[in-house]
Amino acid sequence: MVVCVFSGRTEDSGVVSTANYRARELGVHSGMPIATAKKRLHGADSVIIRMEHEKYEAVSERIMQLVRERADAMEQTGIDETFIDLSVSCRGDYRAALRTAEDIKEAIRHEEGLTCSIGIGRSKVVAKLCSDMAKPGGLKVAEPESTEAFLAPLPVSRLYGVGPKTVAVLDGLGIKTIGDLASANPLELEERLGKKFSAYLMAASKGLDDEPVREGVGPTQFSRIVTLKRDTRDSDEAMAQLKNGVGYLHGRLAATNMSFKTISAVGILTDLSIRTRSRTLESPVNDISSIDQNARELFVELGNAVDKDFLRVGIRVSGLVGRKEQQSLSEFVQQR
DNA sequence: ACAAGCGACGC
DNA sequence: CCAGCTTCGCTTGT
Repeated sequence: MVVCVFSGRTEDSGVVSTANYRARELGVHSGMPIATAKKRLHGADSVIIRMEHEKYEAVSERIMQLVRERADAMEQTGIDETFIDLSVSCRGDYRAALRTAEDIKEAIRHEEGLTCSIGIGRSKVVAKLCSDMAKPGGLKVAEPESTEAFLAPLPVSRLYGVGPKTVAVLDGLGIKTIGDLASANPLELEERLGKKFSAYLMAASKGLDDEPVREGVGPTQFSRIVTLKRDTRDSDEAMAQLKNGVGYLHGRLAATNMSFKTISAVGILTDLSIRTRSRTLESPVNDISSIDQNARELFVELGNAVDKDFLRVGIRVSGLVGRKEQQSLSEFVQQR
């Protein structure tokens, strides 16, 4: 079975990394300690602040290690989120899985003084949903026999991968709950949402997605985006404000010992639509001048192509290669 | 099979 | 208009 672990956060000891426009109106800016920000906000709604990532990364790594030690396989999917597989060690015994989950909670509490939410189910989509329902700091198990009944009354938006657009499409088909989805006409779904996604939805509605817990998935791209001081479509101005971004990307590549094959200029226009120009190089590189020069040229192209100014601009490097490939045994066997 | 561009989703 | 970052799928073109 699959377990989804979500760690709690050390918000009070971090600093604000991003603050939305409402927060800025209230005198909250990035770099400010979270505790100070909270005082200024005194509980104002519609205000979003986020903790600076770097402050949490070390904690996150230690937490993930605690979890990994107790799992058959693990796939980290975010700074505070990870899936583990306990199929082998627990052999379908959900009480054994529950004990492991409690052990994980205790270890994280003891070692880091943090809480976490844990969900247990027969697939990723169920484990994830359970952990969402367990927040904050709880533990929820969906046993296989009762999974379908448990899911049926919930709105489709609770399923991972179902956002506003999909909700609207499903609503148009008269599908509101996961139970509706389970009894939907597959052909109708396929017509509106495509074969692959429909198949996922049908399976997920019964709590049976076949997504494996994959070991050793690393990043496949890095990007840096900045909000411009003023709207423009001028490439020199874009690159000037992306100077630090170029250095940042170079640093990430160096730190992870990776090179990129594809680089993109990204522009978010004043209407919030996104436009990109990219090129794939002959061979992977990771030097700073390759980033700078290619991005510069791509921004000239992009600036000439758009009919509105940029609000935000960014550079993305993808097609990352380098770092030793650590593949799972099953993948290794599959290739033979 | 790969390249490019776009869109949806989620943290 | 929640900022910034990431992943994945679809479509079109070569």
